[in-house]
Amino acid sequence: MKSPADVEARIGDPALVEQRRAEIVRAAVRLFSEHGYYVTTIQQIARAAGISVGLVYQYFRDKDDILFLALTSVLETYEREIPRALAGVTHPLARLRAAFAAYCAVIDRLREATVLTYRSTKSLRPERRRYIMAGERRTNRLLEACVADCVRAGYLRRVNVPLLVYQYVLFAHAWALKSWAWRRRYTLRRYVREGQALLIDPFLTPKGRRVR
Amino acid sequence: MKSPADVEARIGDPALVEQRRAEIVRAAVRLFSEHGYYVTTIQQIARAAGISVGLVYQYFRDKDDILFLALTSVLETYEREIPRALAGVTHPLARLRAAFAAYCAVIDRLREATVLTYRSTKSLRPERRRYIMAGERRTNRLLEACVADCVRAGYLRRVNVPLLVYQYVLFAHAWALKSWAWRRRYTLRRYVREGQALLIDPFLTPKGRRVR
Amino acid sequence: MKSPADVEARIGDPALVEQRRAEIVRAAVRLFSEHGYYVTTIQQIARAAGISVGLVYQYFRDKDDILFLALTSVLETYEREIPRALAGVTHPLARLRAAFAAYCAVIDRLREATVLTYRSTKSLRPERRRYIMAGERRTNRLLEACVADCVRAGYLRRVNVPLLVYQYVLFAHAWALKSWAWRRRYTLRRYVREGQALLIDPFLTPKGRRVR
Amino acid sequence: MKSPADVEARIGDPALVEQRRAEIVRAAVRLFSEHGYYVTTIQQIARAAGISVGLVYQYFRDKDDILFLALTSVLETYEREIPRALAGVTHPLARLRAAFAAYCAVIDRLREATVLTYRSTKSLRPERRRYIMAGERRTNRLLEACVADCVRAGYLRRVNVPLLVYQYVLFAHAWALKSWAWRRRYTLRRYVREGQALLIDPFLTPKGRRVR
DNA sequence: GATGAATGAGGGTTCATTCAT
DNA sequence: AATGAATGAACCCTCATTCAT
Repeated sequence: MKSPADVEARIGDPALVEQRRAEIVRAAVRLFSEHGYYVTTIQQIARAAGISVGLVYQYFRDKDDILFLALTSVLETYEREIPRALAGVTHPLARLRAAFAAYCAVIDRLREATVLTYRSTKSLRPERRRYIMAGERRTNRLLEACVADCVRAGYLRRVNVPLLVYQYVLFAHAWALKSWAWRRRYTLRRYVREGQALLIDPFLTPKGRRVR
Repeated sequence: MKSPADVEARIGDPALVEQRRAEIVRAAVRLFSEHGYYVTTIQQIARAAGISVGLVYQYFRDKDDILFLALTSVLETYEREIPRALAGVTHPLARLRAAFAAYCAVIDRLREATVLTYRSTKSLRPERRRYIMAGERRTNRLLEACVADCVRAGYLRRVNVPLLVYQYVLFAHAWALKSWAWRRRYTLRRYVREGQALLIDPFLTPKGRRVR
Repeated sequence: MKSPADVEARIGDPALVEQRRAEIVRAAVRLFSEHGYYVTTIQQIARAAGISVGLVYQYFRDKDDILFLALTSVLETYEREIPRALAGVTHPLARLRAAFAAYCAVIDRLREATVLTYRSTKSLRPERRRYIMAGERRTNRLLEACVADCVRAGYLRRVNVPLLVYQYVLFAHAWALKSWAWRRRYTLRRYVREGQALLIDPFLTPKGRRVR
Repeated sequence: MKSPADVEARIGDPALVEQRRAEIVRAAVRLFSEHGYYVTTIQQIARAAGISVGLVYQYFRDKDDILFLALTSVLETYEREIPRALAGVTHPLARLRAAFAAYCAVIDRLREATVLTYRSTKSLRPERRRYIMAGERRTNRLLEACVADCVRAGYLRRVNVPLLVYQYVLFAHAWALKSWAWRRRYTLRRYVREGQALLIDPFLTPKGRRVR
């Protein structure tokens, strides 16, 4: 599972590399999200991470590398958290609702980073941009599988699965993109429930409606 | 209908200002959308517009001004086109469908500029960012009115209007954001129809379903 | 009496040239004095003179030309006013006092332009700078002649004439350079009297002291 | 003794800051004096100081900062050297002569920088200009104290102290402003003596004349 | 004679990246 | 491993000057 454009470090100790990179990326995500990729300087990142400029370049080849790892780490969180939310849940409809809620919850936790995804993916060099986009598609497929299972089991009407799932994704992202608007009106919990009322419930079959 | 932070020109003739600005903004939108705001240089914009760097600064105070006018012009197109699509249409449901389609159509025409909106609104200074966001809300309200009318007339079930409308907006935007994905599978026409099937039809009342 | 670096115009009518140039120089002196030569733009000068940029270039070859004529006009005023103040005055000591007072009076009238002389003479190209400096020396010689006459006639002790006269010049210039300081304490009239008390009276011979 | 608008550096080591700044200011004073503030480029300053453009900006926020420090350093030299020249001298008249000579000597050493003061103080932003002007007044007061002491002790006649002292200042400055003229005729030593003959000796009381 | 839109070289400034310590 | 001073290419912007009308 190697990235097509791997980030190289000049440091030997892998544990240290892991730790330092995480610190730098954490600082970078915050700054990139707040001010944007181009406006943020390496100096600022270094200061925010509590290290020197030079040291940043021991762990990343260039600024692009930092952005790439930042975006990658977001995707990985998506791909890690959603399956975890589904673990042990067996009923297709329950799985769909859990996945929907889990996705919203991850976005809520990574609100800043999600905005960053929208603003800055294009700042990556093409090859890496494609890698990021492929990751998004993998996440989408996790959701698509849930929807497809529900349809197959007769809980959901036949629908345009990719399009509907993409609406799920957009609904979740909107929580981050317009957080200033929604967060005044809804808790995350209610936001999720309203979303399911709009994007899941209307497509339930009579059989599906009998569940719960 | 005056912007809180108006863009001033050093040129007298208003017709010339209008024309030159349109040329510059057209070039800028293309370049900003393709490469991003910060990566695009004034040199590139000037060259693309077929004029000199200096002249750009006769029509815009600074680079921020160009971005602002670019984003503003997008908003104005939204606010102009949607009412036009509704002109002469009286049936509430027909109006809703027309507005939905019109919004998608504008986005289709301004695909690049729409992407720009997502990437670069944050690059504006706060006051102007707020102005742009207020413009977005105005557009949303156009759609919200259509939905509310349908509900009031008994064609649509009671729904969370702002949330549903925001899904309309996202659906339209997605046509621009993921155009590389959807345009291989759908024509705009079919995309709109699929969208209505997902985001309007499921909420029709029996009375609404009898229409058409 | 031709300047070694004459300012050429593209316009035929000499009367018009004279008038327009005077207008432009007047505007330029004010702006140069207030903001400095380099900070002042041709645009500003044109606007202040109530004409277009292009027209400035019909009467001056370049910006340096304007500065040159501005400084020249100051010198010419010196050289015109001092002899005029001496006209009809015959007693050597009276002539010296009149010249001293006249010089201060011109400086008072051309306060801004005098400051300009200090700041901007060096901005001229060398040849013209020399021309300006030669003009200053001519003015000084007017004063030196007055002092020398007084010495010759036994009203003043033998003194280092050029050095003393240069103090006269500096005393007058100081009225412009530090006008903010002196003008709060003295009227021009008293300033002149105090200056004479410091720079003329102490050098009077007994014969000189008997005068008046 | 802190400047109201302090110059900040991005470099930590204070010794290095001190040294580099001195190098840069030295180069800047020479270039500013020779060609003027606006004509001199940061490139030229950097090259003359033997460093890169970027480094200049590690030690100065902008070009204005360099000018400010240059002018400040001149003032500080005045305020340092004059008291030093008076150290150990007790007789009021001797102190006055020493101060007069010391001021001329400092001006001689900082000839270029003094000219810069005349040309470029106005290029500073107002707040800093005032600071510089306040420094000049402090220097003047050093001289005024010497004159006042002589008057009080009966060595000098009652005179307009501020005006006379300002003539001292101008006399010293003239050595820098017209150095091309005076230096051909006088050594500094003789220039000082001639100055004292014009601006001190005539005001001596009989008691004062008996000294030396 | 007069206008003012148009040009483009050049300056101040920033910041990713390097390298001596 | 770590520091942070040093570099210099590149960008935004200004403004003297020109030229079509």
